[in-house]
Amino acid sequence: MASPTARSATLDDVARAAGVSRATASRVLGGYGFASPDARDRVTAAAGRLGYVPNGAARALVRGGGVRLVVAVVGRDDTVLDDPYVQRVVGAAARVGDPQGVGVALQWLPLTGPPALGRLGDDRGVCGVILVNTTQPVLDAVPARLHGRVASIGTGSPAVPSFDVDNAAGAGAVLRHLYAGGRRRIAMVTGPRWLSCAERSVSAYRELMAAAGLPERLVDGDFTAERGGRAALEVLDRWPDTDAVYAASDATAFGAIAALRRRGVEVPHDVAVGGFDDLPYAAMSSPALTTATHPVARIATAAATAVLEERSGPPVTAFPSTLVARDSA
Amino acid sequence: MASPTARSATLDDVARAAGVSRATASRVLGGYGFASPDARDRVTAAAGRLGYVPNGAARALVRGGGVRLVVAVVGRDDTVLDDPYVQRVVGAAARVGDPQGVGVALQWLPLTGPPALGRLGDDRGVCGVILVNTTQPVLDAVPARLHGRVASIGTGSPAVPSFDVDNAAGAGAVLRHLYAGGRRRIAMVTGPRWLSCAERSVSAYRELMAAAGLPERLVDGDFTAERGGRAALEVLDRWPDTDAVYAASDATAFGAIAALRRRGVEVPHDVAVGGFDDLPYAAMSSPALTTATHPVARIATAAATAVLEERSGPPVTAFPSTLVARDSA
DNA sequence: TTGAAAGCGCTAACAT
DNA sequence: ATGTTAGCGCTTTCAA
Repeated sequence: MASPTARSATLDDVARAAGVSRATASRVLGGYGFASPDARDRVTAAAGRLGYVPNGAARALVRGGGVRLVVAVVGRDDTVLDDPYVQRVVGAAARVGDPQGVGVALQWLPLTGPPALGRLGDDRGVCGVILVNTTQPVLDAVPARLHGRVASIGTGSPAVPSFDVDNAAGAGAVLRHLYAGGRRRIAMVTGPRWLSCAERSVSAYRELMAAAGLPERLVDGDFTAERGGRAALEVLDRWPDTDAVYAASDATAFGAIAALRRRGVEVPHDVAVGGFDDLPYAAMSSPALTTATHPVARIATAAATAVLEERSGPPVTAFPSTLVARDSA
Repeated sequence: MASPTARSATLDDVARAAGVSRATASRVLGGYGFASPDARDRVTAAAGRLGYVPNGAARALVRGGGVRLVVAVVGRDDTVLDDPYVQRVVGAAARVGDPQGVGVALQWLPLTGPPALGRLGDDRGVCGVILVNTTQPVLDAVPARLHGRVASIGTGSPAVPSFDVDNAAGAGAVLRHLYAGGRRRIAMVTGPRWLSCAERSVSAYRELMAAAGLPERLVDGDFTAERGGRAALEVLDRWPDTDAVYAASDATAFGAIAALRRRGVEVPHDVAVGGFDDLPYAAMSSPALTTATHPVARIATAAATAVLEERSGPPVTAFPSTLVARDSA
């Protein structure tokens, strides 16, 4: 008793309804090869009438394509997956994949790489991989099978194209803004030291301080607000006359601002604070955070698109990072 | 010239290497039916040696399963997809799906539902749907084919199980906290009025005000910070003696706080501000935001799990919302 | 306990 | 321009 809606329409159903062969229907619907206008019309009509939607799994199976895009986030443990930054990447990728019937999976990758990365290469369901916060060991462990359908948001390698923001320029812009505002005793709270793309802003800081003849005041952070708060306090303890803090991430900056204010230090009056990322909250916070953009959605969209299209683009696609001057500095 | 790594291992390869039939290998690897300990060992060993990963597409094809979980967000336009809240849902779902080889897609659904929802039902690649911010028209338009593999984060219907936070209790807790702090002229900035689950906190507000013999001071918001700022100013203009603002979302609260401070109003001294959501940034902001929890990750995880397991659970799974008292109220 | 065989829905030669 | 045919990798009766 198969009612018309008992199961969804297949290509066979469409072909039969249109009075053509499956191959013809496939050509019309897939947009390949030739078909007479007449056949084209009948197939299109039948497909519409039946509510036909191609089965992605079947298509992937025969074409060897894969049906999901994996966002693999490198980090010490799987809490990195809770990072709003990562979720922005996943959201953007999920949007790109949707029209093509590609879903996104989210996975943690240990700092050293291999075991899980290997599985990814062996898994035919995986049509591509986007690496986030990757390290050199991970980059080196990318299996050859993944070549051409893997991209990195952050540093890349000869085999892994990089989609990255110009950290140094962004950091430089914030730092120069601090300097232009008269700040001369500028401390920096860094990102995780193992993350090479985070080191670039540290270099920028060092170079600018050196060029200005200013001393370095570096404290390690890890991109979290919590650590940012503790680091700000450490800065104050070690160098009480500090008049500006450059934080390697907005979250770090938020933590620093909160800790500073609890200590009775006024931001930006006593100490100016600059961040990096331009999180959605940066504009809403009080004081609104001065920071540099990190166009995550654009970067992730570009990376996802490149991976899905399997076109081999340039080894590095750099996204500009520019100053967003608000109230905290 | 097929080197061993030219293509990834299939079940056939494993079976051959283990000296058994494909069927036996399938049983062992899938954990079904019977297999001798001997065969079991050989198959497992071969699979490990060859780095075998089952092809999800093929499996989905034969079992009619589907390979992706769609997060469908209802809203006026597709900018709702940029919402950090939505991205938290996607992130959580992507994490749940990954071990099962299920990817997540993200899609916007217009307020009125039908066209896109129908496609979702007809698409055999879709193994389940999670509705976000849904409306009654959308709920009514859920195709029968989706029954049993659809869930709503927000309001539900007889056919769509709901995974939702107890908005009223959360709102009540924040409101009572405001009252306990001595505030008597409490205004509320609402969420979008078309969103039924957002209306519940409005009801809670009304009831509490009525019970306390306090007048209502309602201004419409839309969950955004921008609108929250304008709404706070409107509150001040209409009722200058307002001493507390209850915002229907944290973003709204952030906007309100910023606008208030720009107006020279001190938070919480002059006006206390309470939110709802407990966004990651709520704890980092200054002043730290007093709000009620909205355990998005837990809710999304539960919804995704229910959809993937296709087990028919209770029609409503309520998550408690509790007060998180910080500094803004 | 195991194997043989029949597809799941689709695409892509190849033949017509 | 269209139809025939042979799989893609897997699960699952059905026999043995």
